[in-house]
Amino acid sequence: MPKEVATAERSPTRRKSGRREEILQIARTLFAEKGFEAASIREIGDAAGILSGSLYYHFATKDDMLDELVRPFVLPLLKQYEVIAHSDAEAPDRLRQMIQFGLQNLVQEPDLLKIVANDRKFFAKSERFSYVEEAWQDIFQIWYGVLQDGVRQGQFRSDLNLHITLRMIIELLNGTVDWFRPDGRFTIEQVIDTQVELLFGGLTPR
Amino acid sequence: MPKEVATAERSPTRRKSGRREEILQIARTLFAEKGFEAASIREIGDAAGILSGSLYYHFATKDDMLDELVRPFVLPLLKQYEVIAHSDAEAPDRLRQMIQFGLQNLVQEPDLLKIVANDRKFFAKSERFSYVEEAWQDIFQIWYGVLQDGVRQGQFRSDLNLHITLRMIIELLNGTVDWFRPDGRFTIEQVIDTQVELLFGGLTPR
DNA sequence: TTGGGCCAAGCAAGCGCTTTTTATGCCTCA
DNA sequence: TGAGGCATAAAAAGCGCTTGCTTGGCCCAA
Repeated sequence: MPKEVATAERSPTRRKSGRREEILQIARTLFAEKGFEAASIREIGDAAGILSGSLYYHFATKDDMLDELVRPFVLPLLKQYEVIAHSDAEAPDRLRQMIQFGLQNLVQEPDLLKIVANDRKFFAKSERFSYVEEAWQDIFQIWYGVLQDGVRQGQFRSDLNLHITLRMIIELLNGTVDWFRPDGRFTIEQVIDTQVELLFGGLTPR
Repeated sequence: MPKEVATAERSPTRRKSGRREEILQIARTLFAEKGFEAASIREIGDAAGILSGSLYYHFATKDDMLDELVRPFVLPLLKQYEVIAHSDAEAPDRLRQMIQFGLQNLVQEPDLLKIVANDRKFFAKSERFSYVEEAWQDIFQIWYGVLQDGVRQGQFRSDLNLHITLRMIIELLNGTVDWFRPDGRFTIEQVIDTQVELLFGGLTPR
């Protein structure tokens, strides 16, 4: 008779107690801090106050932990980008919203975003996690479409190489993951504002 | 006649043969591809057609290999940035030259630049390699000075947060390391041109 | 009394590195 | 001229340690 079970499911080792979720969040932090491969299960165990072997009562493999963290994050992320990109706002507005959404994510889910952005090499080489790299490709396409729309409508310059421009924008957002601290000198609003301003208007005064 | 005069005299194991240099370049490639820590000495040995243990005839430690690769790259890099930044050209010109220099490096020394950009976490936590992170800090300061000059002279907008702007520019350059391929669709000149144009002029047409 | 949750112990594989031995030239000098 | 000695380069074997993961059993709350 479960009391207040949020993750209730028929599968074993998942019925109650919250301990599993607790461990998962500890792992999430460590994966984000050190990278998935560099974070060892012994470290995760230590941080959870448990022996590393005991983790395998809750999870079958280390990969499972990662998958359980990343999968429910990546797919909605992709979908949300799609929603914004296909709204009927003007291209510059959609672009701004996408930047804003991407950076807001950095505040709400910094760890997961770090993992997904920093461990791209690992995801790409892993068969099991190919869906992450595929999501990245999809996201690229979505951004690209918005840029194209803007150029077609004369709202973006037509003399820029769009592929390179797109790479720049993505690297810009992903790079922010590595230096932005929510408790640091700048608010995320300042960062959003500066990035949007610089991206749209450039360094040179008008 | 001294007995143990043999080893480690004026030119230990370095007089000729080129083998050492050959191995060093193999290591450089692997460090760049997989990251320093992820590249094992057994892989380096395999790629060199040698057993891993035999590497230690040429090098004392794995760290030594990295140091021998990175040190003679980082210090001239820093110095070159200084030279450009302190020339008497106008700030926008200096900035453009610095971008150009940074990206040209990506063609001439892609491996070393990848190592220095991607393994920053490792360098930062290693006492021995602290000079790499220090060089990065110095480079930051140099860029920042140029940005400030431009703002003072009214050549750059004064309504942008310069710290955030600087982070963006650096991430932009470092991010390029991860996707640019000299044999790919774009020439480095195209990339330089697009990055400079976007950075100076922004997406919005004038 | 049952089973969820953990500990204790350990396995195989891989890590950076060390030591000892072997193979192959090249140089010197009787 | 050719044998001994040295330098170079690598193999072979194994060290101590860490990795992800397994197994068997204990404890205690329901």
